[in-house]
Amino acid sequence: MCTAMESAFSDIDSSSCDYSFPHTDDEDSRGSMHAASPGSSLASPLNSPQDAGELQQKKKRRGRVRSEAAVHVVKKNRRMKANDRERNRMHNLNDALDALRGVLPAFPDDTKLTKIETLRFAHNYIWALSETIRIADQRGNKARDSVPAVSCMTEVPSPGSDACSWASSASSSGSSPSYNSSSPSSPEAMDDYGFLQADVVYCYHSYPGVY
DNA sequence: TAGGCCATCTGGTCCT
DNA sequence: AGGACCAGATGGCCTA
Repeated sequence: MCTAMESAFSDIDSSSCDYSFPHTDDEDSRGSMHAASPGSSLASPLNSPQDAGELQQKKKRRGRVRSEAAVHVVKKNRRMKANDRERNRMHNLNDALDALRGVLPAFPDDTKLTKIETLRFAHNYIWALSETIRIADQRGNKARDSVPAVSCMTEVPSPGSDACSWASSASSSGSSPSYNSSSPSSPEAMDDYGFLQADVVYCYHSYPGVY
């Protein structure tokens, strides 16, 4: 049996990678043959009148076995092609996840977010940024109305910038990597969710989110 | 060693 | 018919 990596990176070639099925179609065909002729050989030994017919049936069976073996090969090839497509599909999905990780703010350490963490983090990050914009707009309107401006944020954290650093995990998974280490450049507002900038933290905490 | 994460295989279902 | 998508199963690797 091929290892996962072998089958992942080797050419789909049945000669180099034997896809052994625990229960093959050949076995099925053989089984159905037996079922189709219950007790044909053991219970009733072939004698005279039916011998010719039995012989013909045997020939038919042999021919049928071959054709089903061919069908099995076709199925096997189709399965391998489907596996290949599925592999590529998952690789594309992982590439997209990597791209998403790339635009998310970087963590202090090089810990790679897991898939679920990436999705949750992205979800929360988008929400927090949109909240930041909303609050900034509100305060901007108030400022225009006379009140001295209190900036929502000194700057909106850009993806990957040091303007914001991150703590904790975006998921509730107990085994998730811990991002609690605080960045020297931004010691003040580390929270359980990872947003540093005060307003973003506010936004984040006020988010009635699922996660 | 148990548990988490991941890649892959697989069969089913839906769509074109 | 064939491809895309999905979810379950499985086995490997890593970490606490």
